[in-house]
Amino acid sequence: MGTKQVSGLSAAEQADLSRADSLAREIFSDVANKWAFLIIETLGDGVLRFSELRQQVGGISHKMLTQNLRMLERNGLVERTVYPTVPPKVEYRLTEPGQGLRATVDTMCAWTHKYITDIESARQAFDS
Amino acid sequence: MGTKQVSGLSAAEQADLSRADSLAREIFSDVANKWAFLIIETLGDGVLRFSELRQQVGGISHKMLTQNLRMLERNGLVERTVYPTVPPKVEYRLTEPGQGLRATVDTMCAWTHKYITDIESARQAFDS
DNA sequence: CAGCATCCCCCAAGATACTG
DNA sequence: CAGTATCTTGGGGGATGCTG
Repeated sequence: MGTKQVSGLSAAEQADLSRADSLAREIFSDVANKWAFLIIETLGDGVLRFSELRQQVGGISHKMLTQNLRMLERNGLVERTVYPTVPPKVEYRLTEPGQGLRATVDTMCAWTHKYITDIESARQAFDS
Repeated sequence: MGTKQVSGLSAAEQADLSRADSLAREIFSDVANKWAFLIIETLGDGVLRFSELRQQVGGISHKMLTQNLRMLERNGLVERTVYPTVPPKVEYRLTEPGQGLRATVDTMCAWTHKYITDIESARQAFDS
């Protein structure tokens, strides 16, 4: 992920690499944020409407949820289905890439559970 | 991770759960950010000085790096070693919990590589 | 109900400079 | 070299109101 130089490649290949690298970085910047993670975790393998999602994520503003959903949709991680009824109904679900990322988020959740007591005591030690 | 109610527990157990839950959330808020991830990935299983780290992460300001390192140290994910020489020398390395999280970040990097072309085309489709 | 636009405020984060 | 403090600004993010 870092901007390391790989030798034995043509200039074009180097360029491709650094382009892929900067794209990877962009993706990181988009996706590696707490709301995205919480949304992905909340969606799981289910289907939720905007308001359900908002409620289940908890503590997220209308605007932030919209922004993050757009971002996730743009990156092809969530699929948005609009039912042209009145009142409107919009459903969100994870795509296959989204499910892939969900696996990562799951491991992070597992990690949190595993180390939560360590972290808590580390914090107490640090805060004194 | 969500704030789901679990029945069959005493009030105290419920309280413990929600306390653990809010702590987990705090940890998420701290750690699920792009700089933290990039720092963890950059550190890997090595040992780096402040300035080396800054250079290798790339694009991070002095201040942001300091803040994130303090945060990671507070949560017990990185260990900070100060050599009382002049000029000072400070080394950072991941702790065991930090290595655990690094595994997660690694899977995210793998995920990025796997889906980078899908994401790129999803973006192009979306942006038109 | 979901989304967008507008307004507005405050804090995140950069720049700079000083200490040990 | 690493860290802290101060100052300043842009934009993140909340609140509100309007539309389909």
